[in-house]
Amino acid sequence: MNKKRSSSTEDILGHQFGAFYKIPIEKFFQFALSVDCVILGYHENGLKLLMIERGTEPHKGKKALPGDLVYPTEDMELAADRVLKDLTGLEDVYMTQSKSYGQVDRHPIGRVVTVGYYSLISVDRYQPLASSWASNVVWVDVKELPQLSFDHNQIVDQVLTTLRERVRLQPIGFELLPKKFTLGQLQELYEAILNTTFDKANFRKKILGMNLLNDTKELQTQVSHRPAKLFSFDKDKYESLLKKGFSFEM
Amino acid sequence: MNKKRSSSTEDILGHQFGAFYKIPIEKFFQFALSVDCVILGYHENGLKLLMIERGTEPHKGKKALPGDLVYPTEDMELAADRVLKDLTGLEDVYMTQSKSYGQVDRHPIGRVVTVGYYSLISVDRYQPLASSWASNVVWVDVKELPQLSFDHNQIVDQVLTTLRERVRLQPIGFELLPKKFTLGQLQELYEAILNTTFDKANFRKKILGMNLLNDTKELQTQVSHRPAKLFSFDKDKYESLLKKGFSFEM
DNA sequence: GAATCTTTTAGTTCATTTTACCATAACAAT
DNA sequence: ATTGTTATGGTAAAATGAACTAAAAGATTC
Repeated sequence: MNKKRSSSTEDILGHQFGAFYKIPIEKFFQFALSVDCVILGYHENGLKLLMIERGTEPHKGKKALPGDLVYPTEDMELAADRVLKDLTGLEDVYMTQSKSYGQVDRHPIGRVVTVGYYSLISVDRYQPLASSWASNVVWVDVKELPQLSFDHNQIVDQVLTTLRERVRLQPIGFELLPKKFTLGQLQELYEAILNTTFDKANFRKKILGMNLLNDTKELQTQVSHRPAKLFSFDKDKYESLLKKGFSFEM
Repeated sequence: MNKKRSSSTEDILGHQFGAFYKIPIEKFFQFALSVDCVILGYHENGLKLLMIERGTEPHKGKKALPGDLVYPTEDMELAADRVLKDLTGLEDVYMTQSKSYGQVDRHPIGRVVTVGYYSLISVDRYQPLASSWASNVVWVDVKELPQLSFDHNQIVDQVLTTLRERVRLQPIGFELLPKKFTLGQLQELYEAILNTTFDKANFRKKILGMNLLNDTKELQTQVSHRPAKLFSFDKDKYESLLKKGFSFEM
């Protein structure tokens, strides 16, 4: 990171147009980078968002996305993983980069550009960590989002828009459910995300017709009515269908 | 930009978890930010990409995306607009942010994080600028992409994947055509982007059935056969259909 | 001006998918 | 055994999509 820098931007960066820089190249290395994580989970029939309550200014008292500065020698995906793990203890979960936000005045401390990430977690895997900041962590329903710190509302809105598009074309909904789930749960999940309703019988036919699910031969328990079968998503089946030209669509 | 910085990251940034920083906050402000633009145009039956040929090391001789460093007091969207305008003279064109790329070692000069943008331009509006670097500018067919500088292949691949998804769900294909176009041209465009073919009669029925196009009452000229009608995309119609629950799908 | 060529445009049929229901089976609880 | 609730299987109508045929329109050529 501390390589010697030439003062000729053109020679080194090779950006061959734009104004010739009238300020030394060092002046360009004044940005900080952060990551902000939109951590989504599904429970109690709703899509929920993991947020922290800020105990310090600015924006004290408001809710904010969990995030952190990226270290100068750290890859940003790693920083996002770190934030997620510190908060939830979880690793190896679905995580995707969303957009980046860099308004000049978005942060009082200086030029901080933040990269949004979103991850989908299964709440049955999530155990709130008993660390110092765990008390400030809350699940918020995406339908009841309050005003958030900084530009975090914008980040969340973008993620939700992307998610709604993506969940229709990629089999990622399963990431939000336990390994074994009923078709009813899956349907409710899609209905919550897409804010719509499906015909139960047709939903079942459609999803089973894709041949992506394994019948675990187990049944739902502790329900006061006929228990539903438990299914699991078969990633291998999906991969092999993909090669044959299959495309998921909900 | 030169506000006084506290050495307590927690107090100022309010990132309430992660390691307590063992290095001073100044050390985090070592990043530079750049934008790289994937400028897409459609001509000669193919989707083309505007690239520059690097005249300097590193990656001398290779093709690269047009891009530039973002000034410390410049919004990144503005930087992307600036790059586009300097290269093509065009303003007010379709431009969308793609992903960001920040591998620690992606640039020899230091920690440069780049934000990808893609824009769709109508080549009939494009006039190559007669400036010093214009000689290095070339259109490259997306089907014949060579090895590019830095991580630019990755950026382009990402943009093309996104575009193919997006062009099916949003009426953005029109951005790549002249204001007035024939249905044949529109079909060829979709076929080029999605790498498929459509039945001509059915394509026509589908797109006209959406009621998004205006018949300009003009005809194609300078063709040696029956000229096709010229249509234009009616954005107002689209907006009002959207409100009624219409959703574009190709 | 007639014949020819190419492409646009309209229309028809058939297969497939989607949608909306209905009926029954299965299990838990009482 | 009865009741309640949900899962599950099936069917008919409606809408959509794919494949194809044929005619019409204008430019070009002779």
